[in-house]
Amino acid sequence: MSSTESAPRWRRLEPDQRRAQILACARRLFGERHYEAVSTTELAKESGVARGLINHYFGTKRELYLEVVRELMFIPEFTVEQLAHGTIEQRVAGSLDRFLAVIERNRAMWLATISTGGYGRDPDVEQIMQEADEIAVDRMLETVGLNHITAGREELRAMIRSYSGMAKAATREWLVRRSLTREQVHTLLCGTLLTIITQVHAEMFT
Amino acid sequence: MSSTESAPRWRRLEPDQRRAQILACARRLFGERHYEAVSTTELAKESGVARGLINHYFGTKRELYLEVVRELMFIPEFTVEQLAHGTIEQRVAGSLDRFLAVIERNRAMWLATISTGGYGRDPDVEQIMQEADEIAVDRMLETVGLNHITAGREELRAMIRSYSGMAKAATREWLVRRSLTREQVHTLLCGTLLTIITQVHAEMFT
DNA sequence: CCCACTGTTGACGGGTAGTCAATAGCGCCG
DNA sequence: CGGCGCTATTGACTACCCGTCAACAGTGGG
Repeated sequence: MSSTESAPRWRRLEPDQRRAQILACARRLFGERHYEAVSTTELAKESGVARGLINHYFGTKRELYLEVVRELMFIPEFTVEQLAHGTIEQRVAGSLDRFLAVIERNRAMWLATISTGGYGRDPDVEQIMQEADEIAVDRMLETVGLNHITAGREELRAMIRSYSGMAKAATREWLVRRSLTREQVHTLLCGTLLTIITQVHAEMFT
Repeated sequence: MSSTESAPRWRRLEPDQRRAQILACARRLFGERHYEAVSTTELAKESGVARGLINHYFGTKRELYLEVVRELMFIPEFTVEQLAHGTIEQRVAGSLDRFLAVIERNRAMWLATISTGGYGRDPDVEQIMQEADEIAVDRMLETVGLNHITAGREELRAMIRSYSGMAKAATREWLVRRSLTREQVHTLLCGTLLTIITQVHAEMFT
């Protein structure tokens, strides 16, 4: 034989490293195709790893997926430094401008995040989305300086959660369908949010 | 032997009947659990039918699912008899009231339909949703009497599609989370729709 | 009454996911 | 510097799920 040297068939990594490696791979694949169109076989092959190892680290394909979603949802924590001066119009406009900027920079990630992946209702994914929505609402209230409001607080939160449904749809119109420009989305979102805060909610809880 | 009578192991039905039967069963199952949590095996057993027959009638599990979605989406065609008189506020209010009434009556169906989420990245489902959205937008424009508008027509449609994202989220707040009452949803949707039509779109295309 | 038409079955092949005992990197200790 | 043990990693095994298709059996018409 030319050589009996080792040339190990696989390298042994620290659990954290291996975990991160698989996760990165999953992020990529789930980012470009939806849940069930990605097989663990492919994930394993792509990660250069045995299929069983994925289960060892993440338990289940679903849990791996949830891990990816969680990551996608909570990373873009654009710092809400207080722009707590100016009229409410200015604050809303500034906040939404910042929001759109973050989205524009993380286009692929945002689209992957708001399109829930698989189809049909999925309680786990849905819950993650809800958590993310709550956080978004908190930020929004904070930014426009209404975080200490008490009258109709829960209703206002619910309305802003609804509003975020429009925000998602609008960004889809902007980034995917290209039927609206960023400026138009900005105008739309500003107008409706102001309406909700200054008219709908205000009239509802005088 | 007591009797050699037939007692056929299965009954032979007209294709339409069998198809309808399977479809009804699928509607129920997909209504209460999400796509991949329902197996064709279960579907077949529940329908009292061989698994292969499902493929015979619908080709594929996916196509069966799409059939269900299509049905759910297009049944609630609440007739738009012209309430084309009154102020725009009145017309919008009436239209949305009717909309909420239809939803309230078909609660389960509506939830099953919109809970397919913020659009999976499944092109087929997505296309069906888009078709349904287009129809909804048509009805909306017609109802409020803006169906012949030309200036910024496509942008207006896009904004109303975005708006429908909020409508879906708001009905979810109403029916699932119970964080908003029907009246509050009505107020919210009226206010924002009027803002979009009379302010956002109007200012955008003078 | 029986035959042909066709609605229906059920076994087969290929695929995917989770489990677990066996295996083999590789750091560490002598 | 060699071998020993810890544990990261493998890969076969089981169980399920889906689409196909040749064969079978209700059933209505002659």
